[in-house]
Amino acid sequence: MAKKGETTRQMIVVAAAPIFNQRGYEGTSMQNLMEATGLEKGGLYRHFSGKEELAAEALRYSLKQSVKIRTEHVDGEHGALALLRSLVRRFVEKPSSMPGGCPLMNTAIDSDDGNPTLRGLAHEALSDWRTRLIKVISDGIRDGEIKAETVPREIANTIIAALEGALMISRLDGNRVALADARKSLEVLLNQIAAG
Amino acid sequence: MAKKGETTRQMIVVAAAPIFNQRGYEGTSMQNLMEATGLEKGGLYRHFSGKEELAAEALRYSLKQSVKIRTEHVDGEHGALALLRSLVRRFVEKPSSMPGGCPLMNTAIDSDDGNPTLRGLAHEALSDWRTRLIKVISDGIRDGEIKAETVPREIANTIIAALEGALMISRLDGNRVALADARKSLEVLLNQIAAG
DNA sequence: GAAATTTGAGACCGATCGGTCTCATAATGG
DNA sequence: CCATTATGAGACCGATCGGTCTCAAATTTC
Repeated sequence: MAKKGETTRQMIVVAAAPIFNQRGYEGTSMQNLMEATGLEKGGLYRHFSGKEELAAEALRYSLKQSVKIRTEHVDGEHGALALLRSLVRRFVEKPSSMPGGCPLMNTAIDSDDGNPTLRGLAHEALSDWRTRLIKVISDGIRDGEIKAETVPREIANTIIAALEGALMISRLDGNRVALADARKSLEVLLNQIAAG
Repeated sequence: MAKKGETTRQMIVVAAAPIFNQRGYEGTSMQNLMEATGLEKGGLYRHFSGKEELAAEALRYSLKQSVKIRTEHVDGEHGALALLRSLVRRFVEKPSSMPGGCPLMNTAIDSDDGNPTLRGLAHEALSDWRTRLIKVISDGIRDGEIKAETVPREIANTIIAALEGALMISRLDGNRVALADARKSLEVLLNQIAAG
């Protein structure tokens, strides 16, 4: 059986992730984490060297969860365009697993100045997402499903930008209208790059 | 001549705005603001009841500056589509006047939990922006320049989402590629809604 | 089940947080 | 130019910040 300490460490990460995601790095205090985990100071500092390491670990977890929830139920699709449409739909329907919204966007804004560790993790997550989309689009071009003159990176960046931007708007508005609107526009764009 | 106090108050707002925009509400300390303004505690609290009022005033200023810089040099255009293209181009070329990026997005994320005042200001700024875009698009439909079946709100939300999302990506990447990519895609979208 | 190790409670630390208050000085109005 | 008011310096406040350390209890190992 795994050592008890490792179990506790995981519990802390899971409990801390939504706190950091909602309140941001500066806005989260060790007191908040103590309440969320039910542990005292000593219990937390036993497993993490400090707030920053805890935040980094929590962010890694949040990002992993996000990717997971957004890529579920989209494996069955065949065809690049069908896959892209499916990914967009999935994002619009389940915009975030984690309380406080998309951890990628939260961290990108939150760690704008300072905290290069968190910033690095966010950038890595963005790059992974974009690379995956570019791959799908490139395959579509190779298979003759998508117009040859399409620039994969342009489409990938646009999809991510429109979805994340719409997520921000939806958060401010307090409804999902902007997400649905972005989806409609992305559908237009995807139809546009479909091979004639 | 205006009272000296009013001049000082304005100076404080101008100095505080970029600090709050870069570091966020929680991340900004009164100490930071003292250094930025060159004043001591007493000087600041003479003009503002507390950190929150100062942040609100600074945000109002930041948002006003953003609108100003984004709507300059786009008056000359005639025609809805030309105006929209001009606004997009302007955003991509001058994405932010204020150090720390777009204050609308920063505040939307930063004040996700708590601080309803700042959140309200951000939402108001978003609504204004969207309303203005909807007006332009509606006029374009009325003038027969834009397809009648176009839903103005959908296009407006998509433009804002794509631009703000691309801004976030560009910040993480450290270059303007995503902004240029979003612009290209928005051009495609605008061409698509142009009346046949 | 005894010995060795891991774990976490919680007192404690200096620094810094946002905020208050006093009072000398500077600006203003007559 | 004097009386009055507006202004801002800076000492001070309690609360809270992130972080350290000791030690008893729980766990693991043999």
